[in-house]
Amino acid sequence: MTVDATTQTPGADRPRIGRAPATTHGELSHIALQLFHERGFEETTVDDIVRAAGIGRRTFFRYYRSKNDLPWGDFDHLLDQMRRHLASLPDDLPLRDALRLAVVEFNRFPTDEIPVHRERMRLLLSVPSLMAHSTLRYTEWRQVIAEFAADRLGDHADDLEPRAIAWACLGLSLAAYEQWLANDDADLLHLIDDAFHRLSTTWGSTRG
Amino acid sequence: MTVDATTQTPGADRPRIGRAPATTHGELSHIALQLFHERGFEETTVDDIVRAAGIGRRTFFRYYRSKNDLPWGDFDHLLDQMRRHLASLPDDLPLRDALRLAVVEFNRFPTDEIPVHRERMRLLLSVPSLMAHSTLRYTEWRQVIAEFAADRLGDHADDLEPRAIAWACLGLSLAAYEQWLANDDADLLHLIDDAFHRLSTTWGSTRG
DNA sequence: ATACTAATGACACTCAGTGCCGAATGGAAG
DNA sequence: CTTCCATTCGGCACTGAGTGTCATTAGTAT
Repeated sequence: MTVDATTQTPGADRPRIGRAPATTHGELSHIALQLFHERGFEETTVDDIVRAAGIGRRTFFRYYRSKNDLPWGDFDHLLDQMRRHLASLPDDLPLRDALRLAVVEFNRFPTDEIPVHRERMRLLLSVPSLMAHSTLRYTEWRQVIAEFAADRLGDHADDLEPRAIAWACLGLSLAAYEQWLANDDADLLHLIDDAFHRLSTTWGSTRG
Repeated sequence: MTVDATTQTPGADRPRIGRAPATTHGELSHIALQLFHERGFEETTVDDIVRAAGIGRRTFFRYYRSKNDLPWGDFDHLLDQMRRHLASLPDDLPLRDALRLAVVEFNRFPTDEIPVHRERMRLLLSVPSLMAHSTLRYTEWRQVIAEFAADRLGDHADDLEPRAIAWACLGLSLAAYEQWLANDDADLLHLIDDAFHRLSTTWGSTRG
């Protein structure tokens, strides 16, 4: 689903069989984010969105399983990217450095997409309903981290240590995001990098 | 709120003014957990619960803001306990040890409550709707950790490092819970303690 | 034209959660 | 005992998210 609001216009693909789709994930997401920005998330109903998109209500729920899914773009694609990036890192790079680098890369966006990304994350981290729903996406994200960590440690992805590490990485990322959203001129990637380093200090096995 | 299904019976309190409550948080939670256990969470409607409790539907939502809140008992009380426990620890105890001890204590329950607690956590960590909703409760929990860490580090509770630490603690706890639920004969407190130690090893500033 | 395919969208339905308001209940004051 | 008052109850109607069903529409291929 959804590559981008711009790349996947209705019918831009090569001819297919059957009736042409009435819209795209990207277009719906784009329209919805706009409405959320104008009126707020809770104040925007699914009916508002489908009216703005000119599609039927039932059709909407074929594109997105829930209203809560709208702010998430093609998350699966990003997960795949991170998985590949992790796999490409040299074996002798310490685990925590590998994770740090991969998480930083995961959150790198083209300069012109940053404002949209910021607004998306502002929603995801401030609207209770979205905060709650996001947990389910974070679970997939943690799984990618846990699989890599398990591979490095000779464990299974559902063992304690890989999972604990994955949770920690998620927490570091989200703590960095909170800072980023609180400061207009902050640099997200630097904050994430910083968070990883700081945890090393606090949690170092040599001293607390 | 709920202290316990047994301790707070309707009218057990000292005389009050006005009509007597028809039930208690504890009783509702107890009845609901029972139904969830029998038929599953999604398969149990609020109507089922109020029918079993013999109260009106509207009354239910005065006791609990949502169906998702039912599995959480008196969480606020537990948070207070943890806050006090943290404050009581000696100042020269390293931060990560203080956090480890407090988190372990937070999850200590009387032997006879463990089966109920297990069932509660099984629900909270496996039902998507509850997983999502739990995020909101975890936020309060993290705040307690972050406040303590901030105090120790001379930061504010909403600064990067305290928040990152709080996220890490939450992650460690939940990773331990996942292991606990996967193994019938596992010891929760030992798993939590173990998770904290393992993160020290992986994340140690000396080596990765 | 006809057949086939895939997507749309209308309708009716379930369920969670809310606002409103009168009814029920029990203690306190006369 | 009666009246007053505080407080809770619970019915009703409503909104809004999400689902199952199914006829319809709009494309491609023959």
